[in-house]
Amino acid sequence: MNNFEIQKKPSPAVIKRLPRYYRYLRELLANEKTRISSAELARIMNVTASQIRQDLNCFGGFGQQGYGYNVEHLYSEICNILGVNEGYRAVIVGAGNLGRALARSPMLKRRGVRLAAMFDTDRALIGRDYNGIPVLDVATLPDYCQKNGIDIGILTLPREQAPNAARMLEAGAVRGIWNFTSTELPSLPPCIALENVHLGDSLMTLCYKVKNGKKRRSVRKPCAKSGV
Amino acid sequence: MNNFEIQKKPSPAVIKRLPRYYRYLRELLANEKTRISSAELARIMNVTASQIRQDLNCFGGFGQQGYGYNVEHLYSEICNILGVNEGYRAVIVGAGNLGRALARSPMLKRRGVRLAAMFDTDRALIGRDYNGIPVLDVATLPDYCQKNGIDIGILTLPREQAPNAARMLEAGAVRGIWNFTSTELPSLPPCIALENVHLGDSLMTLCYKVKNGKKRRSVRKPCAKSGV
DNA sequence: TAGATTGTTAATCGATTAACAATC
DNA sequence: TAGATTGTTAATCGATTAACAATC
Repeated sequence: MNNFEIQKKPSPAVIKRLPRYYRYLRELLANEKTRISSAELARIMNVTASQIRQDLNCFGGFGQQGYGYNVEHLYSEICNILGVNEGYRAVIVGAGNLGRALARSPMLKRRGVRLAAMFDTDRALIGRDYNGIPVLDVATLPDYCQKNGIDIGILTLPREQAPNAARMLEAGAVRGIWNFTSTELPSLPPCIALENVHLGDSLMTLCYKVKNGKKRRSVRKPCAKSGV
Repeated sequence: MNNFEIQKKPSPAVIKRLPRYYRYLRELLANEKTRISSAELARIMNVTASQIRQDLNCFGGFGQQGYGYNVEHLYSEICNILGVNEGYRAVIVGAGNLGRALARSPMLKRRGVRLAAMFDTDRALIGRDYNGIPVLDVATLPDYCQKNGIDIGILTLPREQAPNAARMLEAGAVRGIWNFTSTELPSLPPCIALENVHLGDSLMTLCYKVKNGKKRRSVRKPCAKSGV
């Protein structure tokens, strides 16, 4: 009910769910839905209505009794919470396959993050550009970050080089590191946020599920009901 | 103590942690460490010793009182649990930037997953190969999976095509889907394991942390103690 | 007003940590 | 045997769900 004070410090579990709300609200908005109840959203997202109300209330009362939530308003609140309109600037460190794939993907822009440059040690890559993003010499990284007010460093380089790159980003005063190297980064100062993407871990979790999951009844045809 | 019976059904939280054990044990092994106690591993991994003992005991007693754990033995048990030596075969559906980046990365092989082929609709890509992996016509996907005993399908294509690709993989009788499209896939039969990689969600979580994290004291120099 | 649905408190469930007896 | 460290039970903590009074 109180729109001015944050009710309760959001737990890590809640924070992790926020981007998912963002995605679904975006879609509802695209479908020109103007209003939604926690019960309906719960059905769509396959969670409980209780959880939705609890989650949203960490950040203030966005709904209205007897009515539900205004989709547009709720979406804009979630955007604010997630900093989508902060115009964060990012650099990619490591212009290999993954780095280039991220540079070419619309994902960063779609989430409100502007990619300024990529960095590499490879002289063959320096000077080139991908999707309009120049590849610069990694030696200039700290200086570049300082001068251009870079907020986020994206690590897509070989794991051995990750600690050094992290130190350079720190020197460049970035505020967050998105770490794709399958290393645990050395301890950063608490002013630098860290988010790890452990693709290998995710793959192994899938392998575990495959190995320990339900068996198919027949080897011949798929076990689904969907007509194939 | 009982090596033959699984003690307790491992919870999702435990399963998610297994690949991390795998990584650390691998490193210990590389450093020729032969033996480790839960207390020492806990220090290295920055968790509690209790958690390690609890986690491992879901799968059987791998340790020895008064001694600790044999690194090589524990590593091989974890590999077995995760199915590293099952020789799972995978295909990539969507030979765009991300798909190609995965094809070129050593990650799959390192985790015991063999990449057999990539699939795409783009005639300009079909027939080419990346890192020795051929790009085939997606129309042949279900048949190819059946004939080659493909276990895992990796979805790295535009989100709109994801549901259809998932259906083709189902028809091809794969046992798991690794989904990189930022969509929630339509409901699959329970015999197909699903693991989502929501890169966009991860990025937004980072943005949240950046926005709501601790502020640096000085704007000029990094707040760390590490000498830069 | 009556109906709907939130915000919020209380109850339940699951996961983590602490403690210690078993035992190598 | 004495010391160390596991396996396992019990206690704590956090997150989810249920319930309902507040209120639009």
